[in-house]
Amino acid sequence: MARQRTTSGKIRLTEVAKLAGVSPITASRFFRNPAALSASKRERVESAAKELGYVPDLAARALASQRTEVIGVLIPSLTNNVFSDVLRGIYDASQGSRYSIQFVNTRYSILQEEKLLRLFQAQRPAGLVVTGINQTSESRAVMEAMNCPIVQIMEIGPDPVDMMVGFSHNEAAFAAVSHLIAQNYRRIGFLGARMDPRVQRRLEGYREAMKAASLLDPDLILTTPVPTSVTMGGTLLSDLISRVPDIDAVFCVNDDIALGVLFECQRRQIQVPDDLAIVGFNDLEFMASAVPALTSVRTNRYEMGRNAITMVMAAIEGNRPSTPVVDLGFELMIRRSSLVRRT
Amino acid sequence: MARQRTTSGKIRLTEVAKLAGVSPITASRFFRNPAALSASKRERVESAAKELGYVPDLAARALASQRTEVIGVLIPSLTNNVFSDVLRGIYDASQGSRYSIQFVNTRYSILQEEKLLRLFQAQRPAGLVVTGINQTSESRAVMEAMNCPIVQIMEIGPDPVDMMVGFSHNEAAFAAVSHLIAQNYRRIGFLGARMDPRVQRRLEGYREAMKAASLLDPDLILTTPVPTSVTMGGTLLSDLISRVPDIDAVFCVNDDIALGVLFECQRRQIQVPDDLAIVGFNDLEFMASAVPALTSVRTNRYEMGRNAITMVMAAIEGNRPSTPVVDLGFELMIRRSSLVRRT
DNA sequence: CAATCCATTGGTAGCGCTGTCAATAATCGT
DNA sequence: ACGATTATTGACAGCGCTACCAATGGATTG
Repeated sequence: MARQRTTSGKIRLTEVAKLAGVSPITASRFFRNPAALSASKRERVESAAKELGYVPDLAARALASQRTEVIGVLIPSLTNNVFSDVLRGIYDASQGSRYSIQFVNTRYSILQEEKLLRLFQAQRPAGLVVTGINQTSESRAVMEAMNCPIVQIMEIGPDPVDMMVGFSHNEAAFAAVSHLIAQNYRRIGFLGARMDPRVQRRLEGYREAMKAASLLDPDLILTTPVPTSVTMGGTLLSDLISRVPDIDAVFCVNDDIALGVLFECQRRQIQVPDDLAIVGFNDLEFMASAVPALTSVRTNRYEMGRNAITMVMAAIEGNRPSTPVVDLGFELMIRRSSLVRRT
Repeated sequence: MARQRTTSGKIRLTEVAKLAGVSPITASRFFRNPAALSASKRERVESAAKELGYVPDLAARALASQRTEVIGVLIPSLTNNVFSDVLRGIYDASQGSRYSIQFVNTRYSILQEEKLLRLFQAQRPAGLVVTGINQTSESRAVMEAMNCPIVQIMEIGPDPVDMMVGFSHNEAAFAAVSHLIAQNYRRIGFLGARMDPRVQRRLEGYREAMKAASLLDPDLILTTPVPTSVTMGGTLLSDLISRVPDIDAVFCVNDDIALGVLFECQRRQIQVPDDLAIVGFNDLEFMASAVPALTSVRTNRYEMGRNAITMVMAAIEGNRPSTPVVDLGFELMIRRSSLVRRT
């Protein structure tokens, strides 16, 4: 005999169909492809669903259809300001669509990323957003097997898994450092923390710009693997100054470091930019408010998130974008902290 | 006749059971309650699962068991620094458990919150974390009907839906303002933005402290409904000074405002704390680095997230905490920006 | 030694929905 | 007007897993 499961007063599709006077299958179609119904049935199902307060059971739907309406998002950090803007863009773009977003945190570990990717694979997401272009070959294999649209975000590079939205960290850093050189600075330090792949590429851009001007000196480069923070910015500047007392500018891999540098300058009575120019990266909101206002590289983080989801959703619906790789670029926001050097 | 569904090379529980030489039901039990199996079968199923790389189908599991292993988290903002710490705590605590976290964003709207709560209800989450104590009565009804552990975070108050982890914003603000009064400041301004319920309670704490010292003056209170930012801190200070030129201290509802105030002081050559004392709220990392270091109220955001998830998980497993309301308190971090006033 | 108990294990029948195909009604072309 | 094509609708049979109950066998007890 049948077990006596608690059928919980939940309204099922069958109830809606019965009230609407159609078969369950027709009611089901109403939710997936209303255009396939005749106008009269459509209205009947719609009002029946509303009357009963029907909410589809996602698990049953996923099981029967062998797919979900979940877009998985893998990001390396929840703490970093940079990602919160991306997340906001992702959220805003998904808002109002039928897709829901599932965030997971890779903690800057490509092995963790691989693991999470496998987990997603088992859940058949409708689409995927992954951070960066440095996945393990295992991860790549999983992604390629996954048969769903995938967008890599934060940077662009050759050989996309599927689609990409980002910008060139290398070029952005090159532009920032070239600006300092053009402003007549010569001993330009590089301060970096948490040297993730994108930060590495910023360092490369710095190197290229310095080399092109014959100003490259390994002593000017100071990095630490520890996570970034404002305090760390101060520490790094102190360390760099004691090693290279004659620096006249610093390029910081992010704005937290730049703010820490500014505070350290205030503490040491170093005039900015007269004694030391500062350039940051990302153009967080506070950079324009600081005293002096701090030059930074504006990156379109919100748009990155927005575009990524928009592209994934379009691809799920079968409208793959004509250009799978979108370069959102960057903009150098020149402010007083990198004013032309007095000679 | 049967349809020809693409059975996708996926490994099912049946395969595992067959390889292990047990019935599917026994294999199923291995994943849900391994202790119920004899040691020999347990090992056989375990190795079979590993050999085949079996990953359970969550949708099927959810459908059959009428529950999920998802903990839903409703937060008002993804951008706010404060929440990123909470999220991190939530993430860390869920790491390694069988529960997965589903974040949704209420955008500081209790109506949006209500909608999302209904959505969750349809998905039968194993547990829920909601922000704050100001839900609509509809939301409360939904939560009470949901029959799963629920933790309200960020603040504590009377009449919890189920459990609570937080602290008293009122008391924290009271302590901060009392500190300024004790330091001999008298004309203490209040600067607030995005007046969400918790910020309102901080204002209340300010009012109580000022009133107790007979210093309350409505002109000293300046708030704006727009979202908070560093720039807004500067703007608010400017506005307050033009209205009340004799202020000698400001209590800022958060650290971004406080930083903006500091920058504005630097711009206007106002000495901190000699001309103006500054106290912030949350004790973000940069507060200690600023020049001068800025006093703030340290809140245990990471622990809040951690505790919330730990409590939910325990409750799901049937071990409800003995004290359903946890006050994580706060700590006034006194720094140079609120040094005792010279008279 | 029989009656009882507990620990394991298995069988049956769905959970609520949708893919596939078939059936029917409506529309069209010549 | 007739067959052919196209729009709608319905029937059937699962998707992969687990709740419930029953059965088995050995241990325990009076």
